[in-house]
Amino acid sequence: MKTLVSRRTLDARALVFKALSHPDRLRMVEELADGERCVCELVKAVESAWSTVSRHLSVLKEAGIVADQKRGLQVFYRLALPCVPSFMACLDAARRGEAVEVRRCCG
Amino acid sequence: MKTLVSRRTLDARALVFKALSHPDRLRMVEELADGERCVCELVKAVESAWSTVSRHLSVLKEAGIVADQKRGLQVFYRLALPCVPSFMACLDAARRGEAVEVRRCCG
DNA sequence: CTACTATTTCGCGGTTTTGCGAAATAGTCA
DNA sequence: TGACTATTTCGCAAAACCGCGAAATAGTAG
Repeated sequence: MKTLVSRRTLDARALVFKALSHPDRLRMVEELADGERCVCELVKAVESAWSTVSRHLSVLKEAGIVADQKRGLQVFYRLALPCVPSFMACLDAARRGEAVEVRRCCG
Repeated sequence: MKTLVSRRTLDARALVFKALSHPDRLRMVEELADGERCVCELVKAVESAWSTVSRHLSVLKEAGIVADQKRGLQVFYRLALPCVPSFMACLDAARRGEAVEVRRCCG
């Protein structure tokens, strides 16, 4: 007998996926996968207005994908969910038609 | 020197995440993780109108997350992207505060 | 062909994102 | 304190998404 996951859990998962469902936010995540970045660097990376980038970051933070830390005048963001980049590697592999069927993720 | 991923790749990834960003679609994915289902069974699972469920399924299919096969009168859907359930296990673990930092996903 | 079943497509209001500039906030430095 | 920098919040208009019922499509059985 299998037990279904709660509605609350589904909502929590959906929040993460929604946060990742924007190309510019994914670009930021890619940057952060390489290490900590201040907002100014992310603005350069996505070539969008400060207010827009800041909003994107708040969405990612709300979902628990990134965490921030203020140091001096700047705010630094870092990735808080390390399985995200490896999942994207799975997606890319699938898109390239690789045999993802036999591949295992998240041990 | 690190190379950035193309805009096309980001868009493709975002499409997958967007498809997964709805609780009812996640419920369907959960059902399908247990095995093939016809649309009628998924309608029961999410308790929504046929047209709504059908639309959800087309979104998932468009993103490459599920595949469909018609047999007789019914259409059967199955999961086409097996790393999805294991990624969600990672998300749940992170939400429960487990030490996801040290955990490896997608080898 | 007709009746029936399973599913998809269409079109419509209502809600939610998005991107931006303007204004607000906070930290630093003189 | 006042000037300056980095970042967030606010309010708006455009776009995208959501759920539904009605209509369309396809397959089956008689």
